[in-house]
Amino acid sequence: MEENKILEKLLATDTSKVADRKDAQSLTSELKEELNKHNYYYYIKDAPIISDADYDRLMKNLQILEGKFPDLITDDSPTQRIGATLEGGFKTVEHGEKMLSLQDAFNYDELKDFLERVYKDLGLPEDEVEFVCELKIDGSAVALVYEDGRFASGATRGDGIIGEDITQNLRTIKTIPLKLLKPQIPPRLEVRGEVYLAKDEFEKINMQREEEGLATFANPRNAAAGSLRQIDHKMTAQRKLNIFLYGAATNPNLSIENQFKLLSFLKDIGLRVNPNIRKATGFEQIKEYIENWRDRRRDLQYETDGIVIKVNKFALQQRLGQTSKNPRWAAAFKYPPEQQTTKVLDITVNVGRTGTLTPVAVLQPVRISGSTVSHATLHNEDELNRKDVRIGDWVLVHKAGEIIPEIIMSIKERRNGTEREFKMPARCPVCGSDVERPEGEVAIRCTSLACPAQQFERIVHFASKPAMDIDGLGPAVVEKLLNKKIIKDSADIYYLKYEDIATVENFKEKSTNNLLDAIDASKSKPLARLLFAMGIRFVGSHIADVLSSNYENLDDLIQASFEDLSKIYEIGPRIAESITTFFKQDQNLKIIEKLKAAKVNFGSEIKNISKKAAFTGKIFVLTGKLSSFTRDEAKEIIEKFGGRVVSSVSKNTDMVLVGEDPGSKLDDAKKYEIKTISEEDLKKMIESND
DNA sequence: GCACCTCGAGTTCA
DNA sequence: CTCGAGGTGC
Repeated sequence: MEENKILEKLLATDTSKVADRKDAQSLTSELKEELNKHNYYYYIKDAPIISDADYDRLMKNLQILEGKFPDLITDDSPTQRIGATLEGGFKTVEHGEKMLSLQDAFNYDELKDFLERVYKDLGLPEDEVEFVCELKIDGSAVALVYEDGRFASGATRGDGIIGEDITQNLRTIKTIPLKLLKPQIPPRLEVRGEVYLAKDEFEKINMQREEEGLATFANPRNAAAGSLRQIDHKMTAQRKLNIFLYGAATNPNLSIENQFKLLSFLKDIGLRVNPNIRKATGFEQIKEYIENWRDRRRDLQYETDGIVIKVNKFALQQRLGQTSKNPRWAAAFKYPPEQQTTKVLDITVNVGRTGTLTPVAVLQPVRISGSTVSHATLHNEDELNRKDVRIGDWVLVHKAGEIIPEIIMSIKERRNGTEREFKMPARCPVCGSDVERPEGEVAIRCTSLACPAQQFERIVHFASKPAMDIDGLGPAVVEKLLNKKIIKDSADIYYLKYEDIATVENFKEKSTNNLLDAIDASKSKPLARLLFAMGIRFVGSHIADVLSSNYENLDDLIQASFEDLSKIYEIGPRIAESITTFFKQDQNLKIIEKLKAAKVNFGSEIKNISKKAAFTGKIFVLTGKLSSFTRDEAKEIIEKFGGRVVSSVSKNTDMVLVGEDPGSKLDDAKKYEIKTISEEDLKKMIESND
């Protein structure tokens, strides 16, 4: 009650009208109290007590008062998070106690070695040494000094002995209390922690920097470290940095006997401590903790690169002591990094089915999250220039969506002058024809339709699973058939004889007959597949579906005019143009003739949609690995019941089918509050409708 | 003319 | 998965 009244009064007061110094003094102290309390609840407890708007109003009131009576400004005032600009560089400071780094363990054998040494040095059995496991936050290590409960100074780790004084910048971090909660703390308290940037803040900053044409940060750690070292701490204030505290310099005045209790003490005095800690005894329990967080850590708001294992009791820690670099009582277990640095050995150019020239970086092979990466696409000329990747460069590589290798950036500091810039070729690297870059497009294209690379890719696409689905006719076989000049285009596939295929290496009786059967079976695939297989520009599987449901057969479609096509929903001028052009080209018409002569199905079938269609008009998105059916089967089922499957989640999506290891689409679904269903749910929904 | 939603095309590795 | 580009609707 009392509380609320004070808050109401503070919100209602127009401090610009306060003239009396005494009034101002009591108001400022109340405002400070309220604001600092809010910060504590907002950031530490995650339970805000006042709204953002009210917070802003209180801040403004306080600023006005402090403007009028500058002598009322104290260093624990929330307005002092942004103070005067720092002149010149950072001062260096010596740490009260050396900030050691931890000994790393990269696998369980190394972890066991560490544990065994601890047991041996202490002369204690495994079950008498308790450890504390903590997440290792991937940020920038700092030391904070509190004097009489007030934030006095803070510094970077530096080399462990001497760091840089970044007090001003640290003051901008709202989770660092300017004043500690409890009065009975020792007169001088030095605590250690990790300043980090939340993943979503990192994304935001990078997006902004990209818009402004600035170089983007490679990862949240770099961004955090960079932000902390901003000379202008107003820049630091804009980045919403955060902190977790995990330790203190040994202090005789603290009568705390172990790490676990220290962490809860830190929490009690208002410092932010990571909640994901546990005590563990013996290898198995530690391993449990490590495994528990191996995947879950990805869902956290911050990046972690491993876990820290510390002997719990300080008395035991002291007995173990330290080497010149590391304490002997702690180790860091590092998860295999999901980012690696490697060297660009070469940059090559791929020619795609449509003639697009795509630069690809050939990398010195590195292992990243479970697989060896040796190539990464550079997408196009613009991307290549933006990332400024040169042959010989060291680059930072990760896997987008756990699968696709991607170069994040080149490490310019590691250049030695021998790197070579790469220019996109002016001629097709495969056939030597001219290339063009159409106005307004990013792609560079080979202009020759007869380009062997394109011919090859077109045939591979034709036979691929989503197209004509000819099992046994993959890239390797297509290449051999082309080389032997047994086929020249996709229609030739239907004229292959037993003897033709048998000449290809590794094709014996059984495999040859299988392929012939697969080719035969493909002749009766629906028209939509054939349209997609033909590779008309802008005609993917969806537009192929649209076309096949608007025309009874391929011949009718060939006859269709630009105007006819443009009238169809979802077919605009560009697509209509592309289709009519395609059917005017001799080369294509010849292929179509050959397909017809081979009796490939040209007719479209009306899809029989269940009468009691359960999902009429409903839009589905699939994510994750499905177990009881494939994605294609799920799609077919949904379409049979009148639903549609699209590739990305938007607010129009009705349901998201979630399989195992769902991707970012599940996050999107949550964001838009879209109903998610499991495979079981889908089955039930169908059954109840049959 | 712009915002928003989809689609198309290219890519990697086990 | 990501990017760029096409189509639709305001």
